[in-house]
Amino acid sequence: MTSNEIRNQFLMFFESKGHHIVPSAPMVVKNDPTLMFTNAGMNQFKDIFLGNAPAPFPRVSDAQKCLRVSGKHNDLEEVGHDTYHHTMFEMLGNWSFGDYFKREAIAYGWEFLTEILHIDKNNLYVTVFGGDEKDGLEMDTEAYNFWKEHIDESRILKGSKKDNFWEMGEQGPCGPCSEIHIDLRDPADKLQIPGRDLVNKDNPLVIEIWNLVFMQYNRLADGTLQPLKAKHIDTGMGFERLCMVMQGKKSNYDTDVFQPLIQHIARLSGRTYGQDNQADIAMRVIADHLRAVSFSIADGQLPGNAKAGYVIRRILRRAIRYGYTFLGFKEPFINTLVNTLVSQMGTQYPELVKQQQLIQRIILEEEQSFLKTLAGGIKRFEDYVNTHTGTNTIDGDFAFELFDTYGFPVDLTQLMASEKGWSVDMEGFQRGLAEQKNRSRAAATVENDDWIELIPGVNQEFIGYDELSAEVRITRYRHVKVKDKEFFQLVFDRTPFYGESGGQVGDQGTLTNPAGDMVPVINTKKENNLIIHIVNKLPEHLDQPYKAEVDKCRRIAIQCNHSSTHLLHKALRNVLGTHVEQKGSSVDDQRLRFDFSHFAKLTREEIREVEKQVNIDIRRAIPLEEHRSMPIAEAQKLGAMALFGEKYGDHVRVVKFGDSVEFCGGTHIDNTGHIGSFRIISEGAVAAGMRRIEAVTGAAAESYNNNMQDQLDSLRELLKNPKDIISAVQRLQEDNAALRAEVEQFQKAQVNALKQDLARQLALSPLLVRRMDTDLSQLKDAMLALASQYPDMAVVLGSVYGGKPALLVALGKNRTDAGLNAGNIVRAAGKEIQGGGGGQPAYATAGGKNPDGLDAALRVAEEMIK
RNA sequence: GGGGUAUUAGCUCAUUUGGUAGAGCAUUUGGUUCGCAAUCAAAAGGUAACGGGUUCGACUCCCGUAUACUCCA
Repeated sequence: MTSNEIRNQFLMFFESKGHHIVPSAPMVVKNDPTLMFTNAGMNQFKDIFLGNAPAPFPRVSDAQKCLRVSGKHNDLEEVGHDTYHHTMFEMLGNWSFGDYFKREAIAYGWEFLTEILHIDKNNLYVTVFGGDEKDGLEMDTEAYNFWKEHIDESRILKGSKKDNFWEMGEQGPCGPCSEIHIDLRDPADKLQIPGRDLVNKDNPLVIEIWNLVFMQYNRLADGTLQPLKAKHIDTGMGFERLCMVMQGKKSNYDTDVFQPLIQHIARLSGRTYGQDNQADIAMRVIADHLRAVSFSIADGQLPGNAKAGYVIRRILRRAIRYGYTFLGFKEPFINTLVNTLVSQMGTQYPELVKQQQLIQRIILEEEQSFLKTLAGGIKRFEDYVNTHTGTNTIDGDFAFELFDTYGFPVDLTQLMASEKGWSVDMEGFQRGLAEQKNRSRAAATVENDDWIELIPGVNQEFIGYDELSAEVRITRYRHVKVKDKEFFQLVFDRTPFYGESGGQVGDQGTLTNPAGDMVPVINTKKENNLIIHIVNKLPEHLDQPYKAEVDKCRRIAIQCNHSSTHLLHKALRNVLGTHVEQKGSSVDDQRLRFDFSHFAKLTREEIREVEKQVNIDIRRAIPLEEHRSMPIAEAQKLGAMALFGEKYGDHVRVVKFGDSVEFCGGTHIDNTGHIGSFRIISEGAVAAGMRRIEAVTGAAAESYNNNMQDQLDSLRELLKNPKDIISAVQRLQEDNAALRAEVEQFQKAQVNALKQDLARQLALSPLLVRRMDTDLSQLKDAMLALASQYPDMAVVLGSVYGGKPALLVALGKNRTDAGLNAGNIVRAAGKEIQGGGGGQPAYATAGGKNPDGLDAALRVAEEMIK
């Protein structure tokens, strides 16, 4: 059975059990500060489990793309070394939201594995939660009894809290779970040690394939458990593992999920997979990481130097490093593998096909830049080795500096060191790393207290599309501490405030109670679909109704910018072509920023044309046409531009201004005419194949234009109102250049005359002390030339120029050989003018504050030379 | 969010207690002729990222800003 068939079987099975099949959510998570990537199938349903949103269907099933780069089961550095860890993987799952519970979950799981996939029951074991004293929890006898109906009791094992109690995080929904394990060993091995003894013992052939979570508790910040009102089922089955089982392989990497990629890598490197352990590891690393990086880029997350982008970059670099070290790739190659991935997974994940060109370009650029980083590190390493003779240990601090500052992987440092017979002080390295970690951790502590519920069980309603003020009730609040800052988060029953999401900033405004007490709302955020209002101090009477009022001027400015973003998107596609796609956007009350895919710098004409089209749409005064809840299919018929990287239910909000139709949850102006005007203020590159435009609208555009005009007017005035201002400036530049050349020549001539004058005198006497009140700083070259001409020369010049005294001493070679040092002389003489100075033995200068001491200074210098 | 490093000629990079801003490549001019980065000579090219401070004097030391790189969270 191919992997694609297995995935389909799974989805078809659960569809037949009344489940609604949903598409995979994007792997890149938005609007959740606690999570950068989808790391489990349940992520997209988190707000349902938390009770922040109603369940769209009681039963749901899907195949979800996930990314795990850290955490208890995965460390990035392990991936590739074994046969079953991955960064990116697919999770098959089925869910019940307050519908069926343990009995059905267990029965469905068993039926699918044994009846549909025909897995031999004699290879299966199951575990149930064995209880935990600290939490005061009994063993999960319910699950145990349901399992007894399907499987022999000798195959039901009791597990600890670590293996059989699932928690979403330190706080939140959790519950006991039950895992299905499979024993894939050879019959002979099975006879020697029974499989039940190897369950959860890290044996690569006795593995968990399915985890059924029975969500029934809520964990509070103080660690205690509270029963949930509605109980849920959350299951997850690793797709790659299941493929391994079904295809009779002993490694996930031997299935048809990975083999096409691995074979392609093997071809490129001229090696055969399965012959050399290190090369095999490298090929697995590359195959795995290519998937992770490609899917991330397709979801809109590019490699970058912070947060999620940095995670992606690190994954890609690890792949490059393995290719570089173990497969001998010294040139970019990973980008050429994208084809193979797309032809293999493009059917299930069409976003890959659509974004193929971009993915390839971005990977290529990253490969090039990292190879550069490596070359730089190698140079630094060699400099170090060459300058630290007499030892053969690389200092830990230096290894850490290479890693920390220049991104040079420490394992490469070790490898290069051992090639030279050196070793690396890894203890010192680890010490540096530990310090770095402590610093960061100390700076990033966020303390969230528990939510305090005032009015339980209320689903919050967003009314900000229609209202900017409303009477609201506070349903819950909590206290949050980040470093030295403290604030409160409030949730209302209904709110006109828009929470930051989709690139649009959160609203600001006020809360006022009947007595007139006012609390400013400084920001509004969205967390797991919950709109959270941030205030510096808690309102005094939490039980009273409050008037929640959005800062109207600010909101309107934001709306103008957001609507303009849509018009800009459309205009860009008109002017540049339909390959233009939104890659990110940021809208606030000051300006708008729009990132999009395009491969060249926009010409000035293109920018003006785009600007013009947007302004035409503004003048046409197009009314907003809004569909709050439209089925996706219908929206697409309208021509809505679907954006990857956004999470959508089956119904979407469609925002339409004339020909511009987009899926969008943001707030908009009700007529484009209100925008007034639109002005692009910058255009530039963000990454390979990506451009960024910044623009302003309305009053901001007006003041931008005015500023430009004012500048031009002032300039014109300065130039005495010439007819053609550009040629006036050109003339000015030319004149300036000519004058400068003239002055320079004049100075040169002066210096030359002085030089000849001095030369004449030097021919008579090699010691020359003279006061001449000119700028001494131009004389360097002349003095050095004289010094080489007259080896016995000793020249001391003194000057008061611009009110400041200065000294200059220049010596010929014979003088310096005799032990004279111009620097010392100038320093000693400098005291007389209340200054200091220095230079080289043959040439030095000094400056000071006391012009009256100059003659004394000259005498001191003369004495020293004699 | 917290650290580190960098920013010098068109490009790649030098410049050590703070005291003469340089090299290679590219450019221009001239010479030579040895056929694929030919060679010789010369010239031009600089607000040392930006803004402050310390100092007689700052590319160099201090503070801030921006950008890039990098590590950690």
